[in-house]
Amino acid sequence: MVDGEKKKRAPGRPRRLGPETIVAAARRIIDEEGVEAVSMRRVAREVGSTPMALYHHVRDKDELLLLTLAGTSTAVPRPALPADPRERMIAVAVHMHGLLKRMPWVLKVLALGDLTDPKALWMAEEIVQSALDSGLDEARAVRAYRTVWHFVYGDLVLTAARERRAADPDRRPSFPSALTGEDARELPRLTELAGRWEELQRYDVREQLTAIVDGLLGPARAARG
Amino acid sequence: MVDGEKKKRAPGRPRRLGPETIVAAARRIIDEEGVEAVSMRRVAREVGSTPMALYHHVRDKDELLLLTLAGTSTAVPRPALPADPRERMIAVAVHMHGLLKRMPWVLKVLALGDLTDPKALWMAEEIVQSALDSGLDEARAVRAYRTVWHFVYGDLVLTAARERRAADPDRRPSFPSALTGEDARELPRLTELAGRWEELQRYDVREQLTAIVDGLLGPARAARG
DNA sequence: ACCTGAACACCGTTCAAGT
DNA sequence: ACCTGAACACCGTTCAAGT
Repeated sequence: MVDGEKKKRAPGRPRRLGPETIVAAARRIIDEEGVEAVSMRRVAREVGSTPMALYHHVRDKDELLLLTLAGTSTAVPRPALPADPRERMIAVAVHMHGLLKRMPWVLKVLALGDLTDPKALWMAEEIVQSALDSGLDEARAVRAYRTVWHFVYGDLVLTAARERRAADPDRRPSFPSALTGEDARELPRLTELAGRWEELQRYDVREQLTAIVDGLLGPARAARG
Repeated sequence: MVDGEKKKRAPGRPRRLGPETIVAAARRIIDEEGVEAVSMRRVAREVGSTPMALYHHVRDKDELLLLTLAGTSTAVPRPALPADPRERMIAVAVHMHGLLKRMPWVLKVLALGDLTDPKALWMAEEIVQSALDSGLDEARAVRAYRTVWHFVYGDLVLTAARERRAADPDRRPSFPSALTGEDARELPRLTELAGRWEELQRYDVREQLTAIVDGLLGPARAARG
């Protein structure tokens, strides 16, 4: 871990920086120290160049981060999927959730854009196809995908935020413990459940995804009779 | 809009900074220029003090941002709610979505923690109560709230991200248009839908929330029937 | 107790200049 | 075309010192 270390260029060959080198360096920093550690200056140092040289190969920092997403979804092997379309949809959604749970930095980058890893598109394909196989029309199938994905994303971000806060003992818990007088009177149910909130809200994400999928497939079931 | 302007302290009275002044200044900056414009230095300038003085009243920047959340939910009047618990649950969820859509900066702050505005808790109360009234047990009711909220959050963040990217014409669209050869073969459905993806995915959030609520209330219906 | 000034260790990006 | 150096306009936070 030498600090000021510079990569030597191969003798006789002019250095060609290229986006791949830059993206690879960014990925290395992410894997070792987290997304927060990525900066144009830091990446430049890593590839033995100057911050401004990077701007010749990527338009800005957001673009660079988005480029680091490519291939990340292959970190976890693609699972065998059940044949039944409803089961299949649930399985893919659960996989998606589990995958991103293992790489929370991806969530931060995704907030800048949207899915950009072509190797991750099979999940969208499977969900849409399963929805169609379940009898939804095209529009409903695509929207079903979107709804599942938005829940997965929100669940991961907010669960992580809650865990981060819970890990810091100095911060007072925000919700819904510590409801004071007036609030308590207007919020009888939350007040009653406050003490058990933490345990009550803990959930198996598969159960929630199953509920969502069933809700989304509802119209198909209704159409079938 | 004089730049270096400093607030004069009332003559004869020593300035007492206090958290309220600081939070109010932060809110003002947010309303006028967005959360991105909030910095400890900027807030300090606004209250005519030094950055470090703030640290006597708030533990750090995250805490300050979380404090600015208080009362934001009253910006939109509390709607009349239908009596039917299922309808009520949907109505509150839709309200929650609409409320936060109007103040996207809140989403950024919420990623740091969780709901911290006591004036927003009535939405949790209503959703949990409606779920109970629909026949869910306590644990399921609380989890239903969490699921609805996580979807609302994810939907708003990702929709905003997509819109931001779409507004910038220079950035190439990411998904799922521009699928190349090999990808296309493995993703027949997405390839087929690619051209219409934008229009297909557009949705009325009430419809999706209705599906989610129906899915979550499923177990109650099963128990009743 | 409350506040200040200086400092530490950073940021992303623009611009003009070099090869 | 590709890269550099200097500069602009910032960050959050620590620390020692002041009143």
